[in-house]
Amino acid sequence: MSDHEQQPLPPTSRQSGDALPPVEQHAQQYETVRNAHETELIEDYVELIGDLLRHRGEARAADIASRMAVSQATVSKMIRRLNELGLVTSRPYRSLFLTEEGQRMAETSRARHDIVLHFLRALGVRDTTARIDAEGMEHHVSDETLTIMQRFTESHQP
Amino acid sequence: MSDHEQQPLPPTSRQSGDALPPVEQHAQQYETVRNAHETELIEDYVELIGDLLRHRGEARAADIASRMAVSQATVSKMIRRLNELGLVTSRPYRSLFLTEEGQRMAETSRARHDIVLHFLRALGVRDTTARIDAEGMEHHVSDETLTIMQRFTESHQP
DNA sequence: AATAATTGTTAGCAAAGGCTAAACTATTTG
DNA sequence: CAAATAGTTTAGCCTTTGCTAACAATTATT
Repeated sequence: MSDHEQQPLPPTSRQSGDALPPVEQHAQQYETVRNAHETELIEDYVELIGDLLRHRGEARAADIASRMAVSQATVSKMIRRLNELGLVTSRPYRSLFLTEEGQRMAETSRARHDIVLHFLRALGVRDTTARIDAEGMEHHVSDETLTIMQRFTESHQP
Repeated sequence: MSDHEQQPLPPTSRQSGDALPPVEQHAQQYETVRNAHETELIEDYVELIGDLLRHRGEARAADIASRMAVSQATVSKMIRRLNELGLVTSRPYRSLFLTEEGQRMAETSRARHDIVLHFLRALGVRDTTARIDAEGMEHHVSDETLTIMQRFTESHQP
């Protein structure tokens, strides 16, 4: 073949045609995203259960199903998984509750979610859009970026 | 039962304990995220193939495998899918190429990716972190937010 | 040219996350 | 309190995205 030498990356950035990152770094980017995807759904469930408990006092499978726009069967299966993971406790036909660990996860997720949402609003994004974007983005924002977003939000609303 | 009335949502926002959005809106948030997930991987492949073609002149399955940190078998299977979707053309043991449609998709993805990446850097996020975050975030940023990010970036680097 | 190394493909397996249909339990209502 | 309605669970199926192992083809080396 040919073209397999490592191009000597320019110091830090360029405009549109940013050079390809070195293989290991590139690989790590994708790996991070894949890992995030594995926990993402779990976190969404736990976060939603936490929200329902907080705002309604109970979290029923049916509510989760309609709020997630998914069938009840899917929710039921997922709850079994959350159970196995030690995140929720459930008795058949009763409301769900979060374990200690579940509560911690819900708390963390909600905090991230809020930071991203408030940041987007502070940036000037409309509320509805901000909510949709935040839902998708929250699992892909590093702690570093989160901190920066938080500072930004604070300094942009009196 | 009880708690099933719709709380009269406060005007628009609150601090940390933001009220639950109405069911339909909430459902739509999750649906949007699920839909994004379906196209995400496809877009990542197409974008990477575009980048490889642009920077190296060719895109081989082996390169994709190492840059994505997945097995060659996985890449091979994926290429078949991209083929069926009419996004790439491939002849065994030859470099891949993008179809017209593939090129459009690669172009769009790269543009989004760049906007998010440059925005994060302009915000003050370190390069390595920015790259990881951008990779995860790019598929979840609406056009509205993208436009805002772009404007922000422009006005924050002389 | 023969062999070694690299690259690509195929087959078969597993886990995740959806779905529908059917069965079961609980709650509400006539 | 019996019947109807609403909520929950289970079974069985499908698709996607990964993997490993075995095999095939191409390219590089000696």
